[in-house]
Amino acid sequence: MSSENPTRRKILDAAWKLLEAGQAPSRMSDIARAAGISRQALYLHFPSRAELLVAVTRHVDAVKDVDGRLAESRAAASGEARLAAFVSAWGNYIPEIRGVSRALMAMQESDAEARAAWEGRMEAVRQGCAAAVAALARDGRLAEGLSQERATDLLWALLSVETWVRLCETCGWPQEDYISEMQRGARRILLS
Amino acid sequence: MSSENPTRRKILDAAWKLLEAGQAPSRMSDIARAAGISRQALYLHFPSRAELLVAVTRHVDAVKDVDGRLAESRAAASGEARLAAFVSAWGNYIPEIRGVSRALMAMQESDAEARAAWEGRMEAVRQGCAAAVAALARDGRLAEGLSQERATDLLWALLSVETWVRLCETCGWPQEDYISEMQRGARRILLS
DNA sequence: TGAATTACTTGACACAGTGTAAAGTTGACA
DNA sequence: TGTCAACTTTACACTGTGTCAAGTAATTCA
Repeated sequence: MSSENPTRRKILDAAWKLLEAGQAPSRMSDIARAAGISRQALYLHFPSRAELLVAVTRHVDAVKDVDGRLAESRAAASGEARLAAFVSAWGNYIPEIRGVSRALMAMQESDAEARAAWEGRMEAVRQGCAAAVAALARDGRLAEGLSQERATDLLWALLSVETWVRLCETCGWPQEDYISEMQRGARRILLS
Repeated sequence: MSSENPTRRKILDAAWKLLEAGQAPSRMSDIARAAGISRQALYLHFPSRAELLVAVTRHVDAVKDVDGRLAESRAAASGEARLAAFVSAWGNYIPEIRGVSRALMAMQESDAEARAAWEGRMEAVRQGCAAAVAALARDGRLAEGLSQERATDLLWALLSVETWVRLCETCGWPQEDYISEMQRGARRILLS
């Protein structure tokens, strides 16, 4: 998918690495230099910074196999187990895409394309939340007075990248603590 | 504080209004035009966009009396009542500062000054969270195995502007629902 | 009355970063 | 030998921030 073209792949890997390293601002020229090509060649492969970032996220998703990771949670026996597995799968994926998501989020205000791309990704996470909530509902474990949709919204908000950033980066929580606390929080909020 | 100078006040009001209206990008030239002065005069009063935005937040805080609002929660009898009052006070303040906070947050990645200003504001909210958590702890109502610091972090993350945005803007929740759901969520997560 | 000060205006410009355009180089392939 | 694709270099347009300098109009002060 993203590997058919060697230069394209070099660009994606370089951009990924740069974004994940974080500190540098990662302008188009930085990424081109890191990939060992001219800035113009970059535009030959990606018409805009937003499209490049979107491609990087897809590349990371493919390499890190998000789909596979999230699929595991689908195999859980009970709704409750499924919830825990989903929180763990997504929660542990967040730090892996931190660099790209930071760049994409920073562009949201100014670039409609970046906004759409980010929203699309978040919509996928929301699907996962909805599926976990549906499994809980099927088990009759959903808190009374909580519709599936509302429960999905709450879980989705709890598992937002922003919340992860606040707890793990701003507050300095270790990743394991984040996961266990989110699992506990999700249970507390969603279960009866 | 912010009212001593009439032009300065005109600028702050115009910027506030523009930012709250939201749609427009609110560049320095837009704000100057809205205030009825030249772009250069704007720089005579505020040396940078970041400083202007910071001044606008302070202006809004003063006009809307955040301190007074948050103070009310301090009067609550029980820790639990205090938690509810704090969630309500801060949660209902968020939509009032939405425009300014959006602009300030968008600058975070690129501007250290804007980042510091936003973090300072959030630190103040965190103080409020810590006080509510301390009141709960005093009542012996804090969930077992939850340190005050961790409880504060959790409440702080729950009450983030980002979470409000996701629930009220992205998911379209009515403000009242947001407040009641956050009160319920905070109780569920923090109380024993 | 006249000079200085204050608050503003107009207009020009530097700078960063994105994106575009055009002409030249290189290597493969047929 | 010619052509095509991928790339290079150089140059430029555009946006928005922030700076600089010179001019104006009203107020204050002597």
